Amino acid sequence: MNASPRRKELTRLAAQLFVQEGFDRTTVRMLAQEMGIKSGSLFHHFKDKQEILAAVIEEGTHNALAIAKRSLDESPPSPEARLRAMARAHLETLFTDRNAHVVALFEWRRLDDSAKAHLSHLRDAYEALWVQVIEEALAAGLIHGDRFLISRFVLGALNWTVRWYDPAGPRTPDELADELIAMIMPAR
Amino acid sequence: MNASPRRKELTRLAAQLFVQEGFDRTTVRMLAQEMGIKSGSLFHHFKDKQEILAAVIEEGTHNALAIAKRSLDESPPSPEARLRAMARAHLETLFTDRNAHVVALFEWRRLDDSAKAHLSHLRDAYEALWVQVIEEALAAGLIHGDRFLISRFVLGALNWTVRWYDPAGPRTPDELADELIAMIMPAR
DNA sequence: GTCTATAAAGTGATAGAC
DNA sequence: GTCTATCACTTTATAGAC
Repeated sequence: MNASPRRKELTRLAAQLFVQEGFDRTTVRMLAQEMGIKSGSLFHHFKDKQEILAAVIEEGTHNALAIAKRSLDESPPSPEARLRAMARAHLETLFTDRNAHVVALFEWRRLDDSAKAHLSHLRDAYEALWVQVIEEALAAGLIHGDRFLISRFVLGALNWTVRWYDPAGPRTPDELADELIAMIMPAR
Repeated sequence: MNASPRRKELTRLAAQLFVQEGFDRTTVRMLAQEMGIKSGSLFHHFKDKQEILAAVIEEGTHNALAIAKRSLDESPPSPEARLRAMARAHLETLFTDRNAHVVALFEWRRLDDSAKAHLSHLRDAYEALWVQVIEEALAAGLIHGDRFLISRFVLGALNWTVRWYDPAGPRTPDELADELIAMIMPAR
């Protein structure tokens, strides 16, 4: 899509507000003020409010996918290390990267049908990465169970961290990720 | 608080709409229509929209707490059985009971400060039940790690099921709960 | 690319009759 | 306890000047 640097910056600011207030409570006036322009000017960059949400979610999911792939590339090849890399990457996009991934996860239902159709393949690609890494861990006997169930439980546990975890606290995101992975692996 | 049978019924219907549409997108007119009255009449039962949300969340958390306590009472005393009972009870309030618990979990931030203050003790009591049961499992050597971290990961995994799990599908909520507990327990 | 001004519709809530 | 009618305000979005 259109990716002018201006539009990218606006998308970044929108993501921040959507996380703080939620999509529904964020008005175009709030968005415009945060961007230092008047609300009318906003519609020169985006067709409507929906398109702003779609842009944020597209960036958020794209980031998550890119960071996960990079982490896997840089990870040692062992199934355990790759599992850990995925969990760390997930928390990285949630807390240390930008707010866009949080919006993608928590405001997905607010997308209209056509935007969902357009973005679902991105989301599916990300989840497929998880299923694949979990499959490797299953094959290696590291964990046991259904691959879809495990990936959904793990993603749920990770996603819910945005409700309680403070990245400025004593535990780093990486440590948090490691503790989750330790929890699902039978004692060694 | 006030708990006339009429008000209880209205609260139940409100919970359903809040789950379907989200609190922000549910208008007082939608609520009234669902209840078979006009929007003006709604304010005879509730002071304002906030009070409806507070009523729903109070009922949802109260239900979750009551069902969890009952399940623990009826459970065999072993730490593993009690852990399983808590997970089953959680999914029961999420899927087979009412929608109120889902609202309590996903719309908590929409409460105003005084309502949060009034209801947080209920929520804390519920979470304390979880921490206690997890402590018992830790003491018995069933699981390993930090009790708060484990309870939050487990609750996150359970809460996120509302995003993907279909209770009308092939797996019952009880089976789902059992698979999660199996996932966090080292192989026996 | 941003402004001002405003349209068009929807929002939560109130007053007073029945 | 419900109705009708309506207020006061906010919302997204548009039009046209600069």
